[in-house]
Amino acid sequence: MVSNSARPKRATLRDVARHAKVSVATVSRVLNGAASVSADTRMHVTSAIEALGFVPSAAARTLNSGRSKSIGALVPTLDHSIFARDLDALENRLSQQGYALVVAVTGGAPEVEERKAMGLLDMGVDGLIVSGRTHSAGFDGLVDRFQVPTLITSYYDPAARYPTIGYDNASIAVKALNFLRSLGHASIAVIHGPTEVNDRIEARIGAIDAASAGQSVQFQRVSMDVAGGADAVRRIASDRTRPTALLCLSDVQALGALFELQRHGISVPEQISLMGFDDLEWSAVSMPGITSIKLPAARMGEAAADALVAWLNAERPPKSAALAAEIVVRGSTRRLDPPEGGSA
Amino acid sequence: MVSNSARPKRATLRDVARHAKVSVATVSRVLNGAASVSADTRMHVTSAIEALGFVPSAAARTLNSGRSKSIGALVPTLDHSIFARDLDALENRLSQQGYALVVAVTGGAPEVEERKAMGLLDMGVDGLIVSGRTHSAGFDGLVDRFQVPTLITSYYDPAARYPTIGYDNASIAVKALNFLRSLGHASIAVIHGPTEVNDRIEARIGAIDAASAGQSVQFQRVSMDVAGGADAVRRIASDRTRPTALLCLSDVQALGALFELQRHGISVPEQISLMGFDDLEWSAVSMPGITSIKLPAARMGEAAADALVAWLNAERPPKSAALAAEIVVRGSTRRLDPPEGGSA
DNA sequence: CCTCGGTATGTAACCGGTTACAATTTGGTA
DNA sequence: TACCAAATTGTAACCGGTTACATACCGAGG
Repeated sequence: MVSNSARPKRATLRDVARHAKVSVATVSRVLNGAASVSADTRMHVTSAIEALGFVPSAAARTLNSGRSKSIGALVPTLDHSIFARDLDALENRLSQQGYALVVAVTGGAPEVEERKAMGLLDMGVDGLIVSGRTHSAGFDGLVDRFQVPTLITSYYDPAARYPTIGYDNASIAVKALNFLRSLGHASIAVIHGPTEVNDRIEARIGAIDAASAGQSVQFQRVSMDVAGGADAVRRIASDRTRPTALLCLSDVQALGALFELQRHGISVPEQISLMGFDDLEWSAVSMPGITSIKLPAARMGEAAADALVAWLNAERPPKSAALAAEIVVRGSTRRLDPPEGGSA
Repeated sequence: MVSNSARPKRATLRDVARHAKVSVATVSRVLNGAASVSADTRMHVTSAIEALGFVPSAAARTLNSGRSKSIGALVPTLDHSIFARDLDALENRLSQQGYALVVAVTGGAPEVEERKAMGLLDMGVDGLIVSGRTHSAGFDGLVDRFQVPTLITSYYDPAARYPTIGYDNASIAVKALNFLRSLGHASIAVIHGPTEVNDRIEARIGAIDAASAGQSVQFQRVSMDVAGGADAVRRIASDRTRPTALLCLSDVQALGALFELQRHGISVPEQISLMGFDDLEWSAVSMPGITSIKLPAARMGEAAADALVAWLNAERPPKSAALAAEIVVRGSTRRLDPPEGGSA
């Protein structure tokens, strides 16, 4: 148990100066490893610092420099591997560059995002990273007022209000659709989460819808979790004309779908093909493995960190950048047998 | 695209004072809603603030108050639902109380933890939350030097160096073991992740080992992910005398184990019972559902936030608190048939 | 008419660093 | 020995707020 009552106030730079019998400027020089301090005084100062257990105040440094060396991230949730991987990499890269990461969870609600953005800006972050392109007017107003460099991730769109570092959700979704088509699937169910709070999903759906003109593509909107995937299958399983392939816009839903298909005795991929999105870790291990779109979340986190830090240093915004996503083919999808001769 | 070059420096409190033709003190009074400001001047000041787009500097406030209104969390990883749930709740509760959450990921490595702790303290967090009881001497030294309130989570141990808010890992593990025993299982394999970097797992294993004296309990150490669970099953499946139950110390591993058992054609729970830990979301949906220990991660995050904030306000450390964990019984475990008559 | 109590507002010190500029010391040279 | 540049070190202003204390103004009571 740490000692507590009457916490002794920390030593200040002036205390150190007094103790070492030098001026505050000299102490500051030693602290910053600046030039022209004789080895002798440097030693005195160093031992005084040691003796007093001196620790420089971050607030004072920040007040002078005008930079807090911290950046804020607004994410819809932490409890989704794709964001976790992103943030993990982001934090690592930022910490390498001397920045701390302040995290705020929005749950996808615009008003929460605005409130938490206010909190982040109020505490003085040097930059902001948000997920998705769409934000409330209030949010934009805040960014304007605080004049803080702001970056969008998980979404690539060079025309967006802020620089974007992310995926081209639309073309990736079409890529997935075309992959299933190339296997001969013509009746496809797209399983996805809510779109209001998630413009990435919205973009994917929109693109698929546009690309599937005239073909049999149905959309199943469920919750963005394992249970949601199961729900979707429950709805579809009872249909008289079942789709031959399921495209889940998240591997989380794909996992739920896989289990529910098992529960219904529908075998994957023999009776139905299943494809996911994100390439989460279980997709490689599941039985069968789930064909998925591999999104480079970690690379994205790093790229975002680098871009934002560069912006802070260069005083000019980085260019938007798209990250490549690729299809990982596993056992959950198979080529549809051509209609043989035809019972019809 | 936001305007960028030559970012105009933000207005200061003195600018506002000048613009409103009052003193800085008056402006400050208006800002803090303090007493005794005539409605007239208040209005002048307010509109001056509006006109200049004035935003108070967090650094200056912090410098005066000595509190940054931010707390730091050191976690092994973000990419594990149990921490994500914890942090999610933690962030929410903290933000309610006006605190920002600074996250640092350690990967479980003590030297990284120390380095990142230094970073957090250096940036001026008012408090620290760490996972697990065990920390390097360097870490303890830092906490001493900075005199910053520090809380341990995920581990309940009233005798620890810092207050703890978490689970009694040892007794929970024994509870799980006893549950399997009560179903008649005498030969059990415990599947767990690395112990060096994770004292929660270590505590669970130790307790199980002690409680299983003389009985057939084997330990399978694998990686702490889905693939790890699959690995463990791969090792065990080929044994001539297979255990009748698998106890995975994480649901992540349980998921991998479930898939690998399917792959080997071993049915759960008929041929082997499977039990997990954490009660992650898929455990309720999987086929069969996975019996698990439900750890109240979100409640823990909230409790930790409340305890730390109370500490900061009261200047005295909170008492350690244990959170209850309960067994959620699902289809993956079954009562072992009594040895009938006996072929032996 | 003068003092007393309360309200409204201003002045300046202070939080803990950084840094421009001044002052002092040192060493080498004319 | 006098003089100048380089190397050290000190002084004080400044970053942008907060706040103790002083001042100014007001109507009420004596």
